[in-house]
Amino acid sequence: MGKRQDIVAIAEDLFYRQGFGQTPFTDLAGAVGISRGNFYHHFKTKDDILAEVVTLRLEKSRSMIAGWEAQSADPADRICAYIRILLANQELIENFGCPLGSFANEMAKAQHPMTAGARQLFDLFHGWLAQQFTDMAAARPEYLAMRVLQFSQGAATMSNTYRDRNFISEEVARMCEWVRRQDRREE
Amino acid sequence: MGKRQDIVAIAEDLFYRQGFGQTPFTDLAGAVGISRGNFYHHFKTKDDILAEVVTLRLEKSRSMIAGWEAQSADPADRICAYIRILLANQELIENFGCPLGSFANEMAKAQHPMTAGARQLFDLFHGWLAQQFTDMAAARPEYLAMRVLQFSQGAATMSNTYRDRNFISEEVARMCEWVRRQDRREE
DNA sequence: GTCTATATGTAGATAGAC
DNA sequence: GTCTATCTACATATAGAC
Repeated sequence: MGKRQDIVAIAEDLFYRQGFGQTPFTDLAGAVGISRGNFYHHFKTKDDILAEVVTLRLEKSRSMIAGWEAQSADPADRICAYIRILLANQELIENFGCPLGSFANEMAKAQHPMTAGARQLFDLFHGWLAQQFTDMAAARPEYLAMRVLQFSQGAATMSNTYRDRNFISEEVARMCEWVRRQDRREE
Repeated sequence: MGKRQDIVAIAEDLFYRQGFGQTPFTDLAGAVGISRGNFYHHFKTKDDILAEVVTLRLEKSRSMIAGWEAQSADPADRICAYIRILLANQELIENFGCPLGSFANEMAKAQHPMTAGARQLFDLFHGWLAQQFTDMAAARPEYLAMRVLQFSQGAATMSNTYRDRNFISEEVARMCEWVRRQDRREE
């Protein structure tokens, strides 16, 4: 019945909401519905769970990207789909921040080896965004991809701090327009 | 000799570098040079230390603001001074992120009462930035202040994740130019 | 696979000697 | 004011019964 996958799926959610360091096995056990001791039948250490959580997030991120690619062939539309995560996941971001940014920061502060995994997640989106800008014939696609990441991280922190939905909506619209202005193709 | 203040000063630094929840008394004790048990002569609980740390940060922030005001009478210059924290504290931000944003996120995830204190810190800068934009006769000063906070939060996260100093320098310069373009005074 | 019991370490906090 | 010793709770992790 894939209990191991259940554990990883629930850990992904709890690590996001509470932070890795602030999520004891007790919480995981309660959510999964098994005893604490039983975790060690599936995983050797807590860090091993974290490693699989990062793998799961990478897979989920690739799925999201595949979804945006299936939904539109226009690179600007695709980038806007990424930006609109801020609206699609608004309540989660208000309560817990951006899963990428907050995780990367926790790993950095803990000087945890998974800092590299957090960066992989950023790289995945950065590479894909840069490809979309390349397809738009935009100048400096990698720089523009950084700009989009920077924007979404800043907006997520503002959302987490102020929960001002009017502001976020305006910013999402503004950024999507900005993306379209980068288009240098003959249309 | 103000040992109480020493504790708060060191706690402020360690809470920033490691996070509040990941900083045990052992670490504080080692850094201050007293024993663990002795903390309770000065503070009743760990949360009491955190409360004073937030107070200290508010004081330090007011001092920074006073410094920028003393250094220039031009509101655009002053806002740029704020933005240049990204360069002045570059190494710290690369290693530990923005003290405001990362603290606010940790408090939010822990559903800690000090979430309000974290927001106070943001409010302090937001109010001051909005005043500068007002002095520039800019349209929508509070919105523009949010834009500056959003930018600095995004840039700090990018700095923390990628440590790309060329990117951060370019962004600081770009944002300062943007600030000056908001000036609607007859000059 | 799952459990209980337990080992081991460490967290925050207290008591009382000096 | 500072210390050591200690308390209670809880963390990760292990061992071994079922």
